[in-house]
Amino acid sequence: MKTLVIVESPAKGKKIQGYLGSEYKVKASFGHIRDLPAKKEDIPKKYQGESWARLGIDVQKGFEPLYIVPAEKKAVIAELRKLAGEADEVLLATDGDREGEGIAWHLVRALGLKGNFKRMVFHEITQDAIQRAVQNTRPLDYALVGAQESRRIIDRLCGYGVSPALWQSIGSGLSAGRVQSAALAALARRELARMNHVHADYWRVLAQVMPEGEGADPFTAVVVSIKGQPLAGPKDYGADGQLKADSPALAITGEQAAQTVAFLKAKGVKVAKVETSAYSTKPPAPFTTSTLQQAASRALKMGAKRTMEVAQRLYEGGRITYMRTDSPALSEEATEAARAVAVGLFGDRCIPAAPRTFAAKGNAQEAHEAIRPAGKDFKAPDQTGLSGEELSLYRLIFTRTVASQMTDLQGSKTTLHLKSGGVGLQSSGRVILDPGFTRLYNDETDKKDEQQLPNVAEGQALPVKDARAEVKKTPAPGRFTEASLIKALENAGVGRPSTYANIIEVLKNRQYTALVKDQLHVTWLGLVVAAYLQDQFPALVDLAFTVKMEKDLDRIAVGELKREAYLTEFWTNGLEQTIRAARHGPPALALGKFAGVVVTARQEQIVMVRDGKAVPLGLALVPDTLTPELVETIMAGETVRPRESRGPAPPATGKARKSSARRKKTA
DNA sequence: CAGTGAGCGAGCTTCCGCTTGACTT
Repeated sequence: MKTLVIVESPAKGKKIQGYLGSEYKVKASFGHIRDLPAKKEDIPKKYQGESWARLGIDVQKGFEPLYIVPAEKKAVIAELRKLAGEADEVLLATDGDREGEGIAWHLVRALGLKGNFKRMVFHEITQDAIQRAVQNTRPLDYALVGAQESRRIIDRLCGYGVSPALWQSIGSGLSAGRVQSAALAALARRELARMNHVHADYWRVLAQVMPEGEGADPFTAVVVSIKGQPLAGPKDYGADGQLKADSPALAITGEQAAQTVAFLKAKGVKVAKVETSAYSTKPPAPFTTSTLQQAASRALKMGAKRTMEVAQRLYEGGRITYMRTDSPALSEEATEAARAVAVGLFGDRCIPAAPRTFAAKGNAQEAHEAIRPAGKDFKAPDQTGLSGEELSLYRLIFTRTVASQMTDLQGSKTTLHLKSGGVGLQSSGRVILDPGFTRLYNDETDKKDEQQLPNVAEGQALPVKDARAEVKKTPAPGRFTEASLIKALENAGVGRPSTYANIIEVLKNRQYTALVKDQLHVTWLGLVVAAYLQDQFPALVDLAFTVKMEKDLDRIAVGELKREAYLTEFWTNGLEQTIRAARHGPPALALGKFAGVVVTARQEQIVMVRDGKAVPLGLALVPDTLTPELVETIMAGETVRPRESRGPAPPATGKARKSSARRKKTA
């Protein structure tokens, strides 16, 4: 054997081995192979006495990290070290992104490589691309490694720096971090907005208008204005249930609505204007991890974690490309394959003359291509022999990929403007002229209110067959689902494809959030933790924190910013001071709608307090379902036991969490 | 005198990101 090639994933390695032949030995590192020690028992004896040992970073000495090989990686390192010793050269073919560069450097150190190594990078796995990558190796990029280390150090300092403040203030075993705390804060803001939302009633008036001609069907028009003033809808009301001060809209009473109904029935309507415009809709881009999780959630009702498990099996079975990616780009061969499948299904005219290309968003690292069927001939779903969830997910990926190369949907949108005295009405409808890609893949973006409108002429008078008024309530902002939270995090640049599903698992394991039907709600514990962090560490819960970090890491990666200077500014002159100055003690969360009631933590429990009486809150009670009656029931409960009292100690939230976390770990 | 249990104090918890199996429940 001459050359050892090290990749991150064994499935990838197997494939590349086939392209490279027996002159090369391809092996996997199984991701990162060294890390900061997580627990005290992982810290080597000689460092255990050091003041910085708990952090695993000697902040006084240029933020030097203490790296260890985790127990489960010892065997991998031993084997790689042996093979590296037998090889003339080692090609570090880890992913072409910041983390991949970091892994490559850790391999150099852990395997004790001495100059006989090069960096090999590729973005798609084809014979050509692999051959090219082998010919075009480059040296290790130490500045990029520095950016990766800085990222790791920042996350450790945030997580292990701030979590103890939560133990002292709210309960033991709690956690904070750059990613999870930003996600928790987003969930908490939404839950609080729902709790504080005041519904407003508004009226809608609808008319069934009869076009001319025999056998014609009535169509629905909605009243949009009275005497030139627009009618108030949900957008015109604030969260306090009041009409917004700057809103020009008219809020009508039930009486006025009834009068309008009677008026329309008696007078009929006149066609004031007919507007028709063509529109087209592009197919959505091929899947990234985030969009796959969103689509699987909508179409298949699969959670993020489950989606990734099934996708992993498809990947290992050679059915799809890599499932953790932030790039929607298709390789040339995949683009051709998708177009060929489309033509086979729907004929020559279902694809545009020029292939479509898709670019990643700004913050993407693009180490991989989009998630798509593997190979250069996509297997049709029913020819795969797959079944159950694997088949469903494969079909979703197959259709999305092929549809991405098909023609736009072409349609025509018509809006009828109707009048009846001072009352203005509107009716709109769409006609699909060419379904384009939607013949294969239909995103949920389709509108439900697609009525076929009749041909009418401007100035024409039409009778109103029926009219009715309905009262509606302005809706509170909707809860996040797993999918919509992932989308929000991705848009903010928080988290990575390999961690999206995990972020939600962490929030669930900490009992900061729970699923109710398909929606994520924040627990009382989550609200109290979020309130504390918002008070004491506002920078940590700001979605902009990661954006700033990424910019700084990019500067480190190109050598514009020194790692140590950046970390000194962040920690020594920043977060460390904030931690020192942080107030210890739980926040008192006032519940706007319930005067005199406060939620806070006492002796490791979340309690509701009124007039000095504190009662523990059950974890099952969803915060935004709290009612005045429920408050009374809770407050009639048993007071939280003072620490001095005899008798069995109340179950601590920390204990409960710990045991559930343990179970998780061993599972 | 031996065994039990209350009470006290010490020690631990925690991050993000990259990868799969080896474990239970």
